[in-house]
Amino acid sequence: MDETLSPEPDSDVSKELRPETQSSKRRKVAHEKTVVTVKIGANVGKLKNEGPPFDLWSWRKYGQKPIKGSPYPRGYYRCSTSKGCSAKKQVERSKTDASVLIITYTCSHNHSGPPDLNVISTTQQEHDQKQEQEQEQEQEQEKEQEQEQEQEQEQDQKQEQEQEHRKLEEHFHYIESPIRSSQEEEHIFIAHDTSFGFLLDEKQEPLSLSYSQLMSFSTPKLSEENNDFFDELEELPTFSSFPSFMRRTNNLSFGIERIPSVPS
DNA sequence: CGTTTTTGACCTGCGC
DNA sequence: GCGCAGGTCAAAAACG
Repeated sequence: MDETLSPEPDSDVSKELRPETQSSKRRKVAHEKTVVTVKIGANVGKLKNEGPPFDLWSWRKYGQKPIKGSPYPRGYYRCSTSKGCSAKKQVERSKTDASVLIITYTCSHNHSGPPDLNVISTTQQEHDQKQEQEQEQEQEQEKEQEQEQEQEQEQDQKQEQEQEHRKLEEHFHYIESPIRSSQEEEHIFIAHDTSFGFLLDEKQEPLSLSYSQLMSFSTPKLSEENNDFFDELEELPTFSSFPSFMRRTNNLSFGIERIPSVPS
Protein backbone atom coordinates (compact mmCIF):
# COMPACT_ATOMS: atom_id res chain seq x y z
CA MET A 1 0.00 0.00 0.00
CA ASP A 2 1.21 3.43 0.63
CA GLU A 3 3.85 2.35 3.01
CA THR A 4 5.39 0.10 0.51
CA LEU A 5 5.29 2.53 -2.24
CA SER A 6 6.59 5.40 -0.27
CA PRO A 7 8.68 3.99 2.47
CA GLU A 8 9.71 6.61 4.89
CA PRO A 9 13.31 6.82 5.82
CA ASP A 10 12.20 6.02 9.26
CA SER A 11 12.75 2.51 10.37
CA ASP A 12 9.43 2.59 12.09
CA VAL A 13 7.67 2.30 8.86
CA SER A 14 9.14 -1.02 8.15
CA LYS A 15 7.90 -2.26 11.44
CA GLU A 16 4.44 -1.18 10.71
CA LEU A 17 4.52 -3.15 7.59
CA ARG A 18 5.62 -6.22 9.46
CA PRO A 19 3.91 -6.21 12.80
CA GLU A 20 5.25 -9.62 13.45
CA THR A 21 8.70 -8.20 13.85
CA GLN A 22 9.86 -10.87 11.56
CA SER A 23 12.10 -8.40 10.00
CA SER A 24 14.61 -9.01 12.68
CA LYS A 25 14.36 -12.73 12.82
CA ARG A 26 13.61 -13.20 9.28
CA ARG A 27 17.09 -13.98 8.24
CA LYS A 28 18.83 -14.75 11.41
CA VAL A 29 16.47 -17.02 13.18
CA ALA A 30 14.68 -19.55 11.19
CA HIS A 31 12.64 -21.64 13.54
CA GLU A 32 12.79 -25.08 12.19
CA LYS A 33 14.66 -25.43 9.05
CA THR A 34 14.30 -28.64 7.20
CA VAL A 35 16.10 -29.19 3.99
CA VAL A 36 14.65 -31.77 1.73
CA THR A 37 16.55 -32.92 -1.24
CA VAL A 38 14.37 -34.61 -3.75
CA LYS A 39 15.77 -36.49 -6.61
CA ILE A 40 13.47 -36.73 -9.47
CA GLY A 41 13.55 -38.57 -12.68
CA ALA A 42 12.69 -37.30 -16.06
CA ASN A 43 9.46 -39.14 -15.82
CA VAL A 44 8.09 -36.46 -13.77
CA GLY A 45 7.97 -34.31 -16.77
CA LYS A 46 5.00 -36.23 -17.84
CA LEU A 47 2.71 -34.78 -15.36
CA LYS A 48 3.51 -31.37 -16.18
CA ASN A 49 1.90 -29.34 -13.58
CA GLU A 50 0.82 -31.69 -10.97
CA GLY A 51 3.08 -33.75 -8.95
CA PRO A 52 2.10 -35.77 -6.07
CA PRO A 53 1.23 -33.73 -3.09
CA PHE A 54 3.51 -35.49 -0.75
CA ASP A 55 2.84 -33.26 2.09
CA LEU A 56 -0.77 -32.86 1.20
CA TRP A 57 -0.51 -29.31 2.23
CA SER A 58 -1.63 -26.46 0.16
CA TRP A 59 1.09 -24.08 -0.76
CA ARG A 60 0.71 -20.67 -2.19
CA LYS A 61 3.52 -19.13 -4.05
CA TYR A 62 4.36 -15.68 -2.88
CA GLY A 63 7.60 -14.99 -4.54
CA GLN A 64 10.39 -16.08 -6.75
CA LYS A 65 13.96 -14.99 -6.87
CA PRO A 66 16.96 -15.81 -8.95
CA ILE A 67 19.71 -17.20 -6.83
CA LYS A 68 23.29 -16.24 -7.27
CA GLY A 69 25.33 -19.05 -8.58
CA SER A 70 22.35 -21.07 -9.57
CA PRO A 71 20.80 -21.02 -13.00
CA TYR A 72 17.46 -21.77 -11.46
CA PRO A 73 15.37 -19.38 -9.44
CA ARG A 74 14.06 -20.15 -6.01
CA GLY A 75 10.38 -20.21 -5.35
CA TYR A 76 8.86 -19.14 -2.08
CA TYR A 77 5.75 -20.83 -0.88
CA ARG A 78 3.47 -20.34 2.03
CA CYS A 79 1.01 -22.74 3.52
CA SER A 80 -2.45 -21.87 2.33
CA THR A 81 -4.17 -24.70 4.10
CA SER A 82 -4.79 -22.51 7.05
CA LYS A 83 -4.81 -18.78 7.24
CA GLY A 84 -2.78 -18.45 10.33
CA CYS A 85 -0.29 -21.05 9.32
CA SER A 86 3.19 -19.66 9.08
CA ALA A 87 4.70 -22.68 7.45
CA LYS A 88 6.82 -21.82 4.49
CA LYS A 89 8.94 -23.59 2.04
CA GLN A 90 11.49 -22.69 -0.53
CA VAL A 91 11.92 -24.72 -3.63
CA GLU A 92 14.96 -24.55 -5.77
CA ARG A 93 16.84 -26.73 -8.14
CA SER A 94 20.28 -27.92 -7.54
CA LYS A 95 22.71 -25.94 -9.58
CA THR A 96 24.71 -29.00 -10.31
CA ASP A 97 21.94 -31.45 -10.82
CA ALA A 98 18.83 -30.26 -12.50
CA SER A 99 17.14 -33.42 -11.42
CA VAL A 100 17.59 -32.56 -7.81
CA LEU A 101 15.14 -30.35 -6.06
CA ILE A 102 16.05 -28.71 -2.84
CA ILE A 103 13.11 -27.88 -0.67
CA THR A 104 13.65 -25.94 2.46
CA TYR A 105 10.89 -25.86 5.00
CA THR A 106 10.66 -23.23 7.65
CA CYS A 107 8.27 -22.99 10.53
CA SER A 108 5.73 -25.63 11.20
CA HIS A 109 2.06 -25.81 10.54
CA ASN A 110 -0.26 -24.36 13.09
CA HIS A 111 -3.18 -26.44 12.10
CA SER A 112 -4.00 -30.07 12.06
CA GLY A 113 -2.28 -32.21 9.56
CA PRO A 114 -3.44 -33.34 6.20
CA PRO A 115 -6.06 -36.05 5.78
CA ASP A 116 -4.21 -39.23 5.31
CA LEU A 117 -0.69 -39.94 6.17
CA ASN A 118 0.83 -43.26 6.68
CA VAL A 119 3.72 -43.39 8.92
CA ILE A 120 6.96 -45.05 8.29
CA SER A 121 10.19 -44.51 9.98
CA THR A 122 13.41 -44.73 8.17
CA THR A 123 15.91 -46.84 9.87
CA GLN A 124 19.51 -46.06 10.17
CA GLN A 125 20.30 -48.96 7.98
CA GLU A 126 18.31 -47.47 5.25
CA HIS A 127 19.93 -44.26 5.93
CA ASP A 128 23.35 -45.64 5.33
CA GLN A 129 22.33 -47.63 2.37
CA LYS A 130 20.66 -44.72 0.82
CA GLN A 131 23.66 -42.59 1.12
CA GLU A 132 25.67 -45.08 -0.76
CA GLN A 133 23.00 -45.60 -3.29
CA GLU A 134 22.65 -41.96 -3.66
CA GLN A 135 26.16 -41.54 -4.83
CA GLU A 136 25.76 -44.28 -7.30
CA GLN A 137 22.50 -43.01 -8.54
CA GLU A 138 23.86 -39.61 -8.98
CA GLN A 139 26.31 -40.91 -11.44
CA GLU A 140 23.68 -42.88 -13.20
CA GLN A 141 21.39 -39.97 -13.12
CA GLU A 142 22.49 -38.70 -16.43
CA LYS A 143 22.03 -42.02 -18.05
CA GLU A 144 18.68 -42.48 -16.50
CA GLN A 145 17.47 -39.19 -17.71
CA GLU A 146 18.16 -40.05 -21.26
CA GLN A 147 16.58 -43.40 -21.03
CA GLU A 148 13.63 -42.14 -19.16
CA GLN A 149 12.88 -39.52 -21.68
CA GLU A 150 12.29 -42.21 -24.19
CA GLN A 151 10.60 -44.60 -21.90
CA GLU A 152 8.27 -42.13 -20.44
CA GLN A 153 6.46 -41.86 -23.68
CA GLU A 154 6.08 -45.53 -24.03
CA GLN A 155 5.03 -46.41 -20.59
CA ASP A 156 1.40 -46.89 -20.03
CA GLN A 157 -0.22 -44.73 -17.49
CA LYS A 158 -2.23 -47.50 -16.02
CA GLN A 159 0.77 -49.62 -15.51
CA GLU A 160 2.52 -46.79 -13.92
CA GLN A 161 -0.12 -46.45 -11.34
CA GLU A 162 0.46 -49.96 -10.27
CA GLN A 163 4.15 -49.90 -10.66
CA GLU A 164 4.48 -46.66 -8.97
CA HIS A 165 3.53 -48.41 -5.90
CA ARG A 166 6.54 -50.58 -5.94
CA LYS A 167 8.78 -48.02 -7.35
CA LEU A 168 8.01 -45.71 -4.62
CA GLU A 169 9.04 -48.17 -2.08
CA GLU A 170 12.09 -49.10 -3.96
CA HIS A 171 13.17 -45.91 -5.53
CA PHE A 172 11.83 -43.41 -3.19
CA HIS A 173 14.16 -43.10 -0.35
CA TYR A 174 14.01 -40.50 2.25
CA ILE A 175 17.18 -39.90 3.95
CA GLU A 176 17.22 -37.98 7.06
CA SER A 177 20.58 -36.77 7.99
CA PRO A 178 21.24 -33.95 10.36
CA ILE A 179 23.51 -31.36 9.00
CA ARG A 180 24.99 -28.55 10.88
CA SER A 181 25.09 -25.56 8.73
CA SER A 182 23.70 -23.47 11.47
CA GLN A 183 22.27 -23.75 14.90
CA GLU A 184 18.96 -24.90 13.69
CA GLU A 185 17.95 -28.41 13.18
CA GLU A 186 18.21 -29.47 9.68
CA HIS A 187 17.37 -32.68 8.05
CA ILE A 188 17.94 -33.85 4.63
CA PHE A 189 15.49 -36.05 2.95
CA ILE A 190 16.77 -37.49 -0.18
CA ALA A 191 14.16 -38.98 -2.30
CA HIS A 192 15.29 -41.14 -5.09
CA ASP A 193 12.59 -41.56 -7.52
CA THR A 194 12.50 -42.45 -11.10
CA SER A 195 8.84 -42.18 -11.59
CA PHE A 196 7.05 -40.12 -9.17
CA GLY A 197 4.04 -38.46 -10.31
CA PHE A 198 1.44 -40.65 -9.00
CA LEU A 199 2.02 -41.38 -5.42
CA LEU A 200 -1.03 -39.50 -4.63
CA ASP A 201 -3.21 -42.31 -5.67
CA GLU A 202 -6.16 -43.26 -3.61
CA LYS A 203 -4.00 -45.77 -1.99
CA GLN A 204 -1.61 -43.30 -0.59
CA GLU A 205 0.45 -46.08 0.70
CA PRO A 206 3.55 -45.32 -1.25
CA LEU A 207 4.63 -42.26 0.45
CA SER A 208 5.17 -42.77 4.02
CA LEU A 209 7.28 -40.92 6.44
CA SER A 210 7.19 -40.17 10.02
CA TYR A 211 4.40 -37.79 10.45
CA SER A 212 6.46 -35.04 11.85
CA GLN A 213 8.66 -35.25 8.86
CA LEU A 214 5.93 -35.59 6.40
CA MET A 215 4.33 -32.68 7.96
CA SER A 216 6.66 -30.47 6.19
CA PHE A 217 7.58 -32.68 3.38
CA SER A 218 6.22 -31.87 0.06
CA THR A 219 6.69 -33.31 -3.30
CA PRO A 220 7.40 -30.98 -6.00
CA LYS A 221 6.97 -32.00 -9.45
CA LEU A 222 8.65 -31.01 -12.55
CA SER A 223 6.80 -29.56 -15.33
CA GLU A 224 7.22 -30.36 -18.92
CA GLU A 225 10.26 -32.06 -20.11
CA ASN A 226 12.44 -30.92 -17.38
CA ASN A 227 15.94 -30.21 -18.13
CA ASP A 228 15.50 -28.61 -21.43
CA PHE A 229 12.47 -26.90 -20.30
CA PHE A 230 14.10 -25.35 -17.33
CA ASP A 231 17.20 -24.63 -19.12
CA GLU A 232 15.35 -22.44 -21.42
CA LEU A 233 12.98 -20.86 -19.05
CA GLU A 234 15.38 -20.81 -16.23
CA GLU A 235 12.61 -21.05 -13.80
CA LEU A 236 11.34 -23.50 -11.31
CA PRO A 237 8.22 -25.44 -11.75
CA THR A 238 5.36 -24.48 -9.60
CA PHE A 239 4.47 -27.44 -7.61
CA SER A 240 1.95 -25.63 -5.64
CA SER A 241 -0.80 -26.32 -8.01
CA PHE A 242 -2.14 -29.29 -6.23
CA PRO A 243 -3.98 -27.38 -3.62
CA SER A 244 -6.86 -26.79 -5.86
CA PHE A 245 -7.49 -30.35 -6.69
CA MET A 246 -6.78 -31.38 -3.19
CA ARG A 247 -9.58 -29.42 -1.82
CA ARG A 248 -12.11 -30.53 -4.28
CA THR A 249 -11.55 -34.20 -4.31
CA ASN A 250 -10.70 -36.61 -1.68
CA ASN A 251 -9.18 -39.24 -3.81
CA LEU A 252 -6.49 -36.93 -5.00
CA SER A 253 -6.84 -38.30 -8.41
CA PHE A 254 -5.19 -35.51 -10.20
CA GLY A 255 -4.89 -35.41 -13.87
CA ILE A 256 -2.80 -38.25 -14.89
CA GLU A 257 -4.49 -37.71 -18.13
CA ARG A 258 -2.96 -34.37 -18.30
CA ILE A 259 -0.71 -34.37 -21.20
CA PRO A 260 2.14 -31.95 -21.24
CA SER A 261 1.24 -29.17 -23.46
CA VAL A 262 4.71 -29.06 -24.71
CA PRO A 263 5.09 -28.12 -28.27
CA SER A 264 6.17 -31.28 -29.93
C1' DC B 1 -16.29 -14.87 -8.10
C1' DG B 2 -12.68 -16.51 -5.39
C1' DT B 3 -8.17 -18.13 -5.25
C1' DT B 4 -3.60 -18.59 -6.96
C1' DT B 5 0.27 -17.15 -9.80
C1' DT B 6 3.18 -13.73 -11.67
C1' DT B 7 6.21 -9.97 -11.35
C1' DG B 8 8.39 -5.79 -9.80
C1' DA B 9 9.66 -3.14 -5.95
C1' DC B 10 11.06 -2.72 -1.31
C1' DC B 11 13.41 -4.01 2.95
C1' DT B 12 16.81 -6.32 5.77
C1' DG B 13 21.03 -8.67 6.73
C1' DC B 14 25.73 -9.50 5.67
C1' DG B 15 30.24 -8.90 3.70
C1' DC B 16 33.77 -5.89 2.17
C1' DG C 1 29.29 3.20 4.75
C1' DC C 2 28.17 0.91 0.46
C1' DG C 3 26.81 -2.69 -2.29
C1' DC C 4 25.04 -7.28 -2.97
C1' DA C 5 21.99 -10.97 -2.27
C1' DG C 6 18.09 -12.92 -0.29
C1' DG C 7 13.34 -12.71 1.33
C1' DT C 8 8.68 -10.66 1.42
C1' DC C 9 4.86 -7.85 -0.04
C1' DA C 10 1.45 -6.16 -2.97
C1' DA C 11 -1.04 -5.22 -7.37
C1' DA C 12 -2.43 -7.14 -11.47
C1' DA C 13 -3.34 -11.05 -14.28
C1' DA C 14 -4.68 -15.73 -14.92
C1' DC C 15 -7.19 -19.74 -13.83
C1' DG C 16 -10.82 -22.90 -12.12
